[in-house]
Amino acid sequence: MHLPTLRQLEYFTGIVDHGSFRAAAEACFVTQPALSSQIQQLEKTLGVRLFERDGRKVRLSLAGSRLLPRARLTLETATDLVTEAHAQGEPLAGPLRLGVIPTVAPYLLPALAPEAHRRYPELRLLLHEGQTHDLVEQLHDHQLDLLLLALDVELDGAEEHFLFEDPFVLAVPQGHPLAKRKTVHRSDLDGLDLLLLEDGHCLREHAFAACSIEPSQEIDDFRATSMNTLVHMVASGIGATLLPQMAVQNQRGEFPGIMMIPFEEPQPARRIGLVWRQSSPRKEEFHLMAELLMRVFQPHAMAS
Amino acid sequence: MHLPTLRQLEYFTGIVDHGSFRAAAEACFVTQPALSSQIQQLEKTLGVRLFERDGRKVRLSLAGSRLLPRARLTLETATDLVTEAHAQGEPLAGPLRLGVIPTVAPYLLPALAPEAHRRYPELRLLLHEGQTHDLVEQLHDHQLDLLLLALDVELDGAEEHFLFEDPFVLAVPQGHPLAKRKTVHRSDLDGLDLLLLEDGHCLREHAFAACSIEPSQEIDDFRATSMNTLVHMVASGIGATLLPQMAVQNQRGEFPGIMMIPFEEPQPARRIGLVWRQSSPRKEEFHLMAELLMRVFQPHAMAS
DNA sequence: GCCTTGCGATCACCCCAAGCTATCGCGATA
DNA sequence: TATCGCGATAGCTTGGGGTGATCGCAAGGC
Repeated sequence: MHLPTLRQLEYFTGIVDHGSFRAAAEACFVTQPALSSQIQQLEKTLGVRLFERDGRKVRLSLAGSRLLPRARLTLETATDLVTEAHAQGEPLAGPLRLGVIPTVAPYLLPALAPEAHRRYPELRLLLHEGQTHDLVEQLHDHQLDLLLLALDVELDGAEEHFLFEDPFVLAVPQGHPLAKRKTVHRSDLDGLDLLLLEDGHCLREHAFAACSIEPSQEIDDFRATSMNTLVHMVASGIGATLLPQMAVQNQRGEFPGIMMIPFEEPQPARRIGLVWRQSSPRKEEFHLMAELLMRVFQPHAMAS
Repeated sequence: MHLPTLRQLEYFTGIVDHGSFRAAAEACFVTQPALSSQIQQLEKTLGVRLFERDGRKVRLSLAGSRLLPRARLTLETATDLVTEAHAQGEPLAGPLRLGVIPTVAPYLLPALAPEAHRRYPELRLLLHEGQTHDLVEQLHDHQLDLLLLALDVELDGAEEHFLFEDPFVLAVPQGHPLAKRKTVHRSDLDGLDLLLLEDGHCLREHAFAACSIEPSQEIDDFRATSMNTLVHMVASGIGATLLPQMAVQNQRGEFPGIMMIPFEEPQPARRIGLVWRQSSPRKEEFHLMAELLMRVFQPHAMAS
């Protein structure tokens, strides 16, 4: 069997993506005749016409549209091979597009970045902050390589790597009935007026689930857009809230007017972890990244 | 990003499969220096050493073994592309490796073959008879392209295409208490001594399931190895059996000493269908084959 | 212990295929 | 009708993948 050239497949997809032979040729850094002849040869080895050229118009033929996905798949598989090979040679070098949820990013990244740079100086961490559903979609679309978020995530063909638990603590304003408690129990939340983040933040749902609370306990019309706002709202005495421990550690006492009260064991917690595409060529690197994250944050998690 | 050549990947896998540069070169119809230099270039573009050459021995390096599956995948994807392209040009031409179970093959193939040849003269049907579990394994291993058998089949990444139902009929020797009946009901089987095929034939399990009978009703020490034997055993008066209708149609009355009795509606039946790999590049052809099979056999199934 | 054998690497040379420039034919548009 | 921009074609150039000959080396036979 006569195989086509990967370059021919690049030209093929290039024409589809750019709409014309000339544009594709320019994008591929070759002249239009070179591209034309390669397409002709590709059509010859495939035995089908890929484009219908009637006059000046170029349209994908039926066969072409059928074959396009496989052409893309072949190219993707080949680039994955190269990516994995480079990762073998020098792991965690070059760009790595990491998606992080907003309720994790400000607390983990400041500590991660310098350590990552120390250990893997060639690594270029391209950070992207977004809510879980956006990150998952972008991971699926190959716009991101790796996600750091709260498990579990629903995505076919994705692999999760659990890192550590991040317990919730109760934040109440001074003078609140619970303000003097050393610890609280989930049952103490019954009937409490709670402030939570706006829809879309997974912290909301995880807090609901982990602490067995009802949506009805939320104070209506007060949904914070960020955890910072949330803290200020608690400080102003509007109500209590649940904060992830990573947001308050190293900062306890720095929120005037707020008491942070841990839960009794077993502490309700969210599970922080990494998620990547199951077919990703950089899995091994991601495990190294997991180790790095554990080294950076596990000690803190211990010292609660 | 610099992509490797598909040819380079072929050389790579060739060395692994044949154990040495020379053997691979021979298998690839090139000289050994050509192959050596291509491997060197491949190692250069990948940035890793694929083989450890200490002296005369060649062993896959760690990186090589990691990359090998992706190299194979890339090649497979490319060949699938070509296969699908050729199928677009002229469907159902060339070799098609079809696996059929023994309780279907003798009854469907004699009618299928001439019609297939008439409609698709370029098609070369390579028939392989085997039991379901063997066929499924060979389908998964790319040794077969398409299976014709009784559904349902358990295989990840497989697609099923239902064709038609094949009702069971009761076969009893003359003089049997049920021999004069026009029809029978499943309940008539209670307490009946039944002969069945030996283990491994899916017909056994499907007969059990469709007719709600118990394994205990089997006559021990009499398990036929083929349906032919089974019929002869029934004729000699040992007991009754369940036969698929396709095995008896056009032949009723040709088994001396045996009465074939259909079941009342709803007739117990097995479901005949096609199965292929979900990723197969020839899905469209398989749908054509399904149409062909329906044209060939549906009339018979009707004329019960 | 020496010679043969067979491996992969290297060298020098060849040649085709993929690239280039220039040009053609042809619809669409003004 | 003149012009523009498209893809196809032609002829030339060149680099990369091919060949055959050879080298160095380790294993194995006599």
